[in-house]
Amino acid sequence: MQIIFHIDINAFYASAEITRDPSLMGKPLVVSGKSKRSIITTASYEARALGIHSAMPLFQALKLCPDLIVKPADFTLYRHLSQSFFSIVSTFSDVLEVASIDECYVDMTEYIVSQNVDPEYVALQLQETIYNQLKINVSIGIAPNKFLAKMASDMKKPNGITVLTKSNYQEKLWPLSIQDMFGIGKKTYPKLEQLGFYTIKDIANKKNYDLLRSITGKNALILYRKANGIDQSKVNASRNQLKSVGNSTTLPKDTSDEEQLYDILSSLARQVSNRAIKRDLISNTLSITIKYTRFESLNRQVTLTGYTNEYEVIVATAKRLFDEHYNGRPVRLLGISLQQTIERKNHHEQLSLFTYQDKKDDKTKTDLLLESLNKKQNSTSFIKASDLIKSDIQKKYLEFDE
DNA sequence: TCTGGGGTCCTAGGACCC
DNA sequence: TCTGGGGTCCTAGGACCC
Repeated sequence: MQIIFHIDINAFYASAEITRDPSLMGKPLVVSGKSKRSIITTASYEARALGIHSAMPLFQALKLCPDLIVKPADFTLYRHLSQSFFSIVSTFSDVLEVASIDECYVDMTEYIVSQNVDPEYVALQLQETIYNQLKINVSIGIAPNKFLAKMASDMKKPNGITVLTKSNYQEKLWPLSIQDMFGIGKKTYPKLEQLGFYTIKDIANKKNYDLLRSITGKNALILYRKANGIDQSKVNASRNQLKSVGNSTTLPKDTSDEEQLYDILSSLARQVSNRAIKRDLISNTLSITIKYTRFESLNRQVTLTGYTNEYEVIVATAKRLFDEHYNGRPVRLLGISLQQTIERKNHHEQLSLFTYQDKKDDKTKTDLLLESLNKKQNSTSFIKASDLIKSDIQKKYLEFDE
């Protein structure tokens, strides 16, 4: 038996703006870019009351509310608040899994059992502590597993506390639309609806299992179990390490001007490199995204011969990938991402994995050691810009960039 | 005036190795 | 002639979430 909390900051970016400028409180407010192509990232509850919601294009929101206050996103502020939020929560339990910038799962079993306290009382304490220190409201779901806790925290917003248990989940969870089930998105929902799935109870019904499987494949078992209140996954603090670092941008206007596209790749490479260096992350896999006018999107990735986070390597590789795959049509969006990032301080531990790989050959230990050392040299060394000046093509890219 | 930007996880096929 | 079986790595794409 475990007691899991899912804690979610309500309307996070909007709330963060209000902590900085309390005069915004009670007003229709959104966080959004300001270009023609911008969409709403977060809407305050006052804006939501007017029908404005996240992912809505800004121009539509302005039609609904011409006086709407529009704030640009300030991720420095949000990350800072987010960190403070997580550290307050971790004073209650350090079994904490960050789910996104504004939510986390915490295993509270030990705290609640050892203190012999009521979970709802603890949740109230948490809400008060967070509000007193940060002036933000959170919703908390309390349940025997992660899935139910996540669903519970969604049930009362803002500033709610909801308990889901073995004895009440059928009454509280099953009537909800399948749209509201965590794990069912906008592709799966219409397909299931067409087959007669309307509520979570329909997912939980064993008689529907084959039908469910025909749409969701291997995922069916997981969905079926969750709908029946079963989720064995653990709160996993080791998931908190970032696995990719990427930046992308939608151009103000679609273009096929390669010089302009190259400039954008350079600035994206700079952002990615800066962020990776700041977090001391390195990677040996780089991918680019090209989105064309009609939202056709293309991803291409390449594995490098070693790990890096240097700007020169990133920009040269991204431009090479771009040249290999760009079809000349107008581009809407470009992105660059480092995949499978690892912490640089762990780099040498990674290397040790390469020792003594092949044992079947009748090679001496010395041979094996030498071989593994060579592999280290070749495949997992840190790539510096100077390593790159090898081919004329690569040289061209570097010069182009200056 | 259509539709952002940051991520995670899963699947599946082909190459390659033993 | 009639083609293993297992494992890993790499790449592309899709679904989902905030």
